[in-house]
Amino acid sequence: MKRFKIGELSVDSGTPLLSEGSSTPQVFTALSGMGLRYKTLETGERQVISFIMPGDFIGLQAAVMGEMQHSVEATTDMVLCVFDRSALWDLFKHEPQRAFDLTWVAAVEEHFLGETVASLGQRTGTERVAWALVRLYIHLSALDLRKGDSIPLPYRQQDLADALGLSLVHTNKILSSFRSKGLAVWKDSQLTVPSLEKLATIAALDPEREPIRPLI
Amino acid sequence: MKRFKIGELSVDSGTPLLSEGSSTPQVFTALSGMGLRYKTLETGERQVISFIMPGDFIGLQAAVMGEMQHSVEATTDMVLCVFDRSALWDLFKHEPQRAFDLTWVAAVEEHFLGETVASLGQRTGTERVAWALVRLYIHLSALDLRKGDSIPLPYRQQDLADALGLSLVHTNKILSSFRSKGLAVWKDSQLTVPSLEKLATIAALDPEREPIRPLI
DNA sequence: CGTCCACTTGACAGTCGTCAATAGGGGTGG
DNA sequence: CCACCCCTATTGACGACTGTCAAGTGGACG
Repeated sequence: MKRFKIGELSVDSGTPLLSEGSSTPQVFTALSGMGLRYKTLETGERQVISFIMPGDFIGLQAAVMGEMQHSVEATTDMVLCVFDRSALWDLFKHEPQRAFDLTWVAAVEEHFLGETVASLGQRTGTERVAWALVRLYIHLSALDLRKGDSIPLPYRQQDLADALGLSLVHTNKILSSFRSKGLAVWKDSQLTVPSLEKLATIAALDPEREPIRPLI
Repeated sequence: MKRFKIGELSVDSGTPLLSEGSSTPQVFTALSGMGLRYKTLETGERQVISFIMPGDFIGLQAAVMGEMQHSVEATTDMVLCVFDRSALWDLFKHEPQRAFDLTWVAAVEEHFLGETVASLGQRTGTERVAWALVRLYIHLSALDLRKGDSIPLPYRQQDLADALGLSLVHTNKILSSFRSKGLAVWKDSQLTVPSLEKLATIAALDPEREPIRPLI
């Protein structure tokens, strides 16, 4: 992969990395920090598509489709590995294994989006929030970012609400109920989950079946 | 592509093509007929992920991830082009252009799923139904399956409801209101849309911006 | 000290789900 | 040929979940 690496990029929190409709010459891999992937509807509402964590690949759509269909923004300071988009074709020609990995990444991404669709479509508000927290907890644990029963979660409640298709107020009330029941406490960009099992039960989710995310 | 083609498969309506959790040795391309891609949640509810139309690629997930994360079923009689899953690797090694196309397919699929997430998350029931109908209308028009202002739509209202995260009853009432307003009439597996513009307005959707789906 | 932003909380309204009953078609067996 | 059954579509009533509006708190920052 190093042959295609252009360099590293450090950005401050709040920086837009890619914008809907743009076609940047670069693609990224997140090395540290977190971000958001979102779409803006014609009506102005924002839908958060996914939360970006270290190891995530950013910009595949722009690379193969020529234009981004969603925006990406850093919510904390981030360090990114930068690749040249035009090198992608060389990858396919000369490094079939890497190209295959890339397709794998796309397929895994598709799988997670499918899960999201299922959650938005079939779960209630409470289940959705529990589901999201469990998923984030598992993912960040796998990334070795968990300390004890807490993970870093540098987002606003509004971000979670926009990801789950709930209003900010309602999301807040659900989080508040989790807090009073001791199921999950999200405060100061830290999420503490005393019992993942209990939360997973509410989410109607089997944590064992969650696949691992890819790393390139 | 012909080198990788094993043969053609004809199935009757109602036949399951792929099942969640299975790992079949084959992948398909739909040649004719329509189908459904869906997930079953732990709680038993069904979420329709997408509607399958001629030209769609089926089984990429199983091919690269080893196991399907959703099920696929034929809703009409279908004819499929069958490929050998193990040939996929040869494709990457010897036909980089085709491999790239495959990744492109995956990226486009990801884009449409992103649109779906945004719809389920941000649109109201009425908007969702209008959005789905517009999208189907555009897609089937592009496939040259439109006759006048009608397209074939061989699904049940329950399928649409499961795709949009709405109850059957509510979906029915929305369709009923569209019918009485002359916006869209769905009857006997035929959808008639007198004015795509009006429907697109309700959907809060710009039909011009809809990208074309890929064909392999 | 004033402003801004994120988070909270309460009240109220509307969308949407559930329950239930009915109608219409197609297929099967008598 | 007709009765019966099953599946899909339809419609009404009722209630719950969730959104909107509004007001208030507390911390960060200039």
